[in-house]
Amino acid sequence: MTRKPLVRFRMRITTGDVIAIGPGKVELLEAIDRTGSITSAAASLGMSYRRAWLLLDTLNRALRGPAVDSARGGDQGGGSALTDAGRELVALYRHVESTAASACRRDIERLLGLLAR
Amino acid sequence: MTRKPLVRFRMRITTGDVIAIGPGKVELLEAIDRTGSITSAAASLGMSYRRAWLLLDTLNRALRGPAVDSARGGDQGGGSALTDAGRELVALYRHVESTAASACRRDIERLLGLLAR
DNA sequence: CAACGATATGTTCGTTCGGATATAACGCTC
DNA sequence: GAGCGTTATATCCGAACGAACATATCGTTG
Repeated sequence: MTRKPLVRFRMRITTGDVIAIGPGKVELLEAIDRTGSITSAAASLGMSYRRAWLLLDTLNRALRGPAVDSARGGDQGGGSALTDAGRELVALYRHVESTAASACRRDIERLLGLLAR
Repeated sequence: MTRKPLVRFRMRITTGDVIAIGPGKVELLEAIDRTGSITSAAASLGMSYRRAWLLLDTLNRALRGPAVDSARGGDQGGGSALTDAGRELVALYRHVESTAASACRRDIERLLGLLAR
């Protein structure tokens, strides 16, 4: 079986030494949008709750306004949802990814040709 | 003074769990091309020789052929230089970066607008 | 008010990563 | 052959990272 090289653009935006926006946080936001809570989003990504929470904390503080609205309480009392800014962030990020990938398709194929099979 | 968010595309190519090609390795290759040795390339990047060597080792084994030609010996006896494959890799990588950046300029500006100043 | 489930936060521990250091082998110059 | 500078490699140690676990707190439901 040949190893299959995975190619992807990973865009990061840095403020000082902190990674404000990156692929991990975007994926987490999408999972929260799907599941409605940090807990189940983290579980669905195989990530600890603590790690998810720290990522969100970093993100929310790097933005003008939070990307996620969170409320405590169980039995439908609490949970988390994306804000408008959060949704815009995800959309922009994914759009950049696909735009970049299609603009560079040929070069990427040549790069893959350099790799061992 | 406002924090200046640094934006850049970071493309990585992965074979299995190993990062074969990434921004760090490309930067190192460029430094070797400039300086003619792993030692001075690492120093110019503020990187330990060990780290540089490990990066090159990983890279060379992930490619069909090595990206760097190395020879032992001092007093002009040894040193390292990029192979044709190495030079092609750097050129492709940088071209992809600039292509992607210019194709996504508008989206990136909108992304930056979401960040705290 | 009791139970449940979610956020919020601290602590502990193992793993990984990289820096620092040491050493060997080697090739050119003088 | 001595000296220098380079590649190549091993070992040790500290920092950073993330998982696991433990609580505390809160809001809704019944």
